[in-house]
Order: sequence, then C-alpha cells, then structure tokens
Amino acid sequence: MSENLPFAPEIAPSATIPDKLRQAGLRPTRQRLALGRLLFETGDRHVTAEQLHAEVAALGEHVSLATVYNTLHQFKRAGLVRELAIEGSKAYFDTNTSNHNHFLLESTGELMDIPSDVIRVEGLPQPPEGMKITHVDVVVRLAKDQ
Amino acid sequence: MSENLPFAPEIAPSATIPDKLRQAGLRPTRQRLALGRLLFETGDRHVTAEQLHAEVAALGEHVSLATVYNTLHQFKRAGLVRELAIEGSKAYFDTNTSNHNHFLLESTGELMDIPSDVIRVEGLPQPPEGMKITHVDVVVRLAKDQ
DNA sequence: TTACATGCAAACTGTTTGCAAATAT
DNA sequence: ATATTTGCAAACAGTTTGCATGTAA
Repeated sequence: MSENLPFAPEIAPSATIPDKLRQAGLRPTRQRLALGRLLFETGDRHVTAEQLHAEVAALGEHVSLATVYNTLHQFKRAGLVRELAIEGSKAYFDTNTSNHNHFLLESTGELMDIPSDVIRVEGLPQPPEGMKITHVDVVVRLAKDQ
Repeated sequence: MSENLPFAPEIAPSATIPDKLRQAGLRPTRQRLALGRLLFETGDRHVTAEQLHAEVAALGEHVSLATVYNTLHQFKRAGLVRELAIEGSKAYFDTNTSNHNHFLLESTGELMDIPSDVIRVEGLPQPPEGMKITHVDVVVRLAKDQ
C-alpha cells in the first residue's frame, strides 16, 4: 500500500477514466478502471465499499473488498470522491465533490443530493481562536410521513 | 436486556437523578445512577461510550462497557440524551436534547455545541413525496488555522 | 526490471447479544 | 417472589494491515 500521490490538482471533468486515473497519479489497473467506470461514468453517486464491491462483482469482474476500500481512499486523496459525514457504521463516498448537502432516509440509510444552491446556512459563528472552518455539512433526515 | 419503556413524556429538568430515572421508567440501579450523575449533573455534555466508561472507572465504580452501551441506548429511548449524526466509527451521545448544532474538531474528534439560535438553515427543499423532515443536522468542521 | 498494486487472511475497533448470576421492588 | 438488570465472553460489522504474489511501465 505504498503511495505518494502528487496531490493531483485540476482534473478535466470530462477526461476518460484512464486519463482521470493517470492525472491523479494512479496507474490505470483493471481494478481501478472497473471501479472508476462504476463511479464516474454515470452522474453523481453515493456508495459504500460493500455496495461497490457487489456492483463490480455483478459485472463479472473480481476486485477484492480490501482493494475496493484502498481504491476509495486513493480516490478520496486524489479529490475524485468525497467521504461523507453521516452517522452510522458505514463510510459513504460521494462522486460529487462540490459543496452540497444531503437528504438521508433514516429507514434505509439511502442518500440523495440536495443541490448546492438550495440550502443556505446563515449566521455561522466565528470558529474558536486558531481554528478555521473546513466544511459545513448539512444532513436533512427524512422519515416516512406520519 | 428486556425493556418496555413507557415512552417517558415530560421529565422535570431539575429532577434528582434517581427521580429522573424513575420518571423515565428505569430502575435507579447503582450503574445507572453513576452514569446519570456523570451525564446530567454538569451542564451539556458529549460523550462516547468508551469515554463514559473510563470516567466511571476513574471514580472507582465498576460498570461494564456493555452496560454503558445499553444504558446510553435506554437513556436515548427515554429522551434523556440524543445520539449525534457525526461521521466516523464512534457513536456520540449528547445530553443537550434541544435542537442545536456542532463544531467538530477534525484532529481530535472533539465536539462543541453551537447554540441553537445562532445558525439558521434557509431554503430547505420540500422533502420527497410521503416523507417528512425529522431533523436537520449541521456540523461545522474545524481544522487548525493555516 | 523495478516500483507499484492486488488478494488473502488475519488483526482491529466499536458495538451488540445470549445467558447465568445478581439486584430492585 | 419475580421481573428487571448486570457482567462476561463471544459474536458481529465494517474497516485496515502485512506480506507474498502479480502487474504496469
């Protein structure tokens, strides 16, 4: 698991998957290509490692679960996905790395995007001395009506 | 682990710990009293099960970790604490059950309250058909400056 | 040819559970 | 007396890691 990612700066949003990987400093291996296609070829996605592992298996490709985890973290370090701040035991990864918020269906754990420009958070307090705000996460939790 | 909590309605905010427990339908056992004192005798607190377990041990009381977990969940069902929606592997419990938001120090995982009336979330979108909003969580993530 | 990536199994963390023994009422 | 609560150890889920093997450049 040795890595020294060159902090991949701007990656052209419409690059092919192999290019996207190369620009992130990651060799386009069979496994990373399969995961990359699942993540980036359709629109914005939220996945857990388990889900992605199941999807790739359903396509007939073998990628070990450990590799799914490792790859998601590499993608995260490269800025290709964002890890979401949601309660619960599982880690969620989001292919939409722009600032936006989420609906969370409490019954199923399912996530849905809320477009970035819909919600405004007003009156953010001053952070304590020597601290700066890195991110403001808003999770709107939903339950079945009544 | 059998329970049938009578959905303890209003609990006088200044009740003694034994009363608080009784009003919640929980027998005031040695363990629940020790945990209750740690949680409710000082002001608002955020704890993980591990932390609380360490605190109670430091006081010379023995309470098993399993009992700490079970008790926190009973307190939660009784409305005495709220479980927080924070990323990461650990579950945080908050003795402030009113609607308010949090600073999260990313380096340490430490939580601080943001008073309820400071932050306003504007432009909440309509929830999808048949769903209702149960809670809006705002987590302001902080890192060391520069 | 060599540095990087993968798969496997084992380790690890936080949490939950089954059940016998202990305790509150 | 009896229903509830506890502690323990084992089970469990999700995730990470060490290392031998395989692969990309």
